[in-house]
Amino acid sequence: MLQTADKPTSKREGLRRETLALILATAERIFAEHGFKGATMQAIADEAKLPKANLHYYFPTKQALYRQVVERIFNIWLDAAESFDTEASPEDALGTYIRKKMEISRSHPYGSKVWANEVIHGAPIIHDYLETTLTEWTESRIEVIERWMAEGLIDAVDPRHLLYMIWSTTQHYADFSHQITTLNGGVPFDDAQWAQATECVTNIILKGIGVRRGVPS
Amino acid sequence: MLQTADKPTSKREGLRRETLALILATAERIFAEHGFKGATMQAIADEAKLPKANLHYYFPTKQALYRQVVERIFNIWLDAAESFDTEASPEDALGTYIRKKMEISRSHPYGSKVWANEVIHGAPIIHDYLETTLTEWTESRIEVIERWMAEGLIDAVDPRHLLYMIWSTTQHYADFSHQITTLNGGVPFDDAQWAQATECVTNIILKGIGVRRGVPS
DNA sequence: AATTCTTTTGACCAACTGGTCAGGTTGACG
DNA sequence: CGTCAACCTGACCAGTTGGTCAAAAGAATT
Repeated sequence: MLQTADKPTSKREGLRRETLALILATAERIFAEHGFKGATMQAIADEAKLPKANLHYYFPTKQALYRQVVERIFNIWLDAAESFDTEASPEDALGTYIRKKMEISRSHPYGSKVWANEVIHGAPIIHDYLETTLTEWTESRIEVIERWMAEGLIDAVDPRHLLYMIWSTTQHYADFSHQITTLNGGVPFDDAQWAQATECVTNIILKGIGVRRGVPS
Repeated sequence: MLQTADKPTSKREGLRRETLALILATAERIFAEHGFKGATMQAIADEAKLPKANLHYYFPTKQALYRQVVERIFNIWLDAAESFDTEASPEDALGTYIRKKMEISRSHPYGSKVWANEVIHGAPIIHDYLETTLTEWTESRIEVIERWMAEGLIDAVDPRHLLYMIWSTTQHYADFSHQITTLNGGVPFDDAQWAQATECVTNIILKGIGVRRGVPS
């Protein structure tokens, strides 16, 4: 583990990092559970076992805290987006991407919910991301998908709708987890169920767009 | 149009009905745009051009108003659920159901958003619906889908995941309309785009589960 | 040990919001 | 026309909440 030589992580800096992480993680959960307006600084402070004034020391306003939470989530989304390999075969590129998104739904359910909330309410905070990064990424992948279509590797489908289907289906398992748990007898998915869900979603989508599968490279 | 004979809709009754409808429609929009906590009675009153106290005359509390909004939405959902004909072929039953759900996403975007919001936040109000009506309906349709599988009309897939996919994909067009509009150049879908989206979603899902299509009955 | 900078915290405040209420208005009905 | 019940509404109130602040506590540096 290298460390920037002139910054040997003082006790202060370490604590600061820890506190920041604690606040952000707690805020993410509370925002996910109650929405932006429904979440109170007091509730976040209580859950993090910090005095409310301490939160305002690190984040001047509720909006600033919220914004950081959303930015963290966007980076996770970007990470998954990277796994959509434009060089790979449709099966590999889409399969990997879908699996990655399912993993995120499992590992970051709160983040996903915050993101969903934000978009449902008209994306007042993240509108710029949608117009810049998301639009660019989407267009680059549309090109790839259209190339696959031209090469006869998949059926002719509107790439946008394919992407929407992947987004909605995978995120559904995080955003609507309460509904899914209820229909699962009140018990959250276990490992096997997550694996099965991932496989099932991947299979239906890939088959649905006529991907030739299992073709050795 | 028949009318209950002994109730010739007095001026008062008519106005009452109109006011109730106005409040509910306005509330649905405001709740969709700001969430339960973010929506204020004052905002709903202003949008409906009524004094706030008048809202409280018709609905004693904010919760009561919200509950009615959610119940209305649930009835629309039930209406679509009915269109899942257990007697029809997989292609007809699922195709009709998907199309109906897409229509609802277009005609009731606010309702869909309120519902999504509610489920994301743990369904504090509608939990009973999920456990009773939704569970029963889901199980009845799972049986039908399993019958189709046994008869070789569709591939072997977990019926639950198929239903989740239909729900998430169709509702995505309502709940995430802001994202979709942004990726559509800032312009909402027109008639042709809605038709194309519906066709595309239907095709991918039906093909994805190996439905034999266009088979004459 | 003294000094300086960062961090922590309880007490406080102004703005907002759900809900109330008393009094006024309007339609129904004899 | 008079009476009554349903309906409407401005003014008000109590509880909540985001944010402030001054003072205390703690770390870093000399």
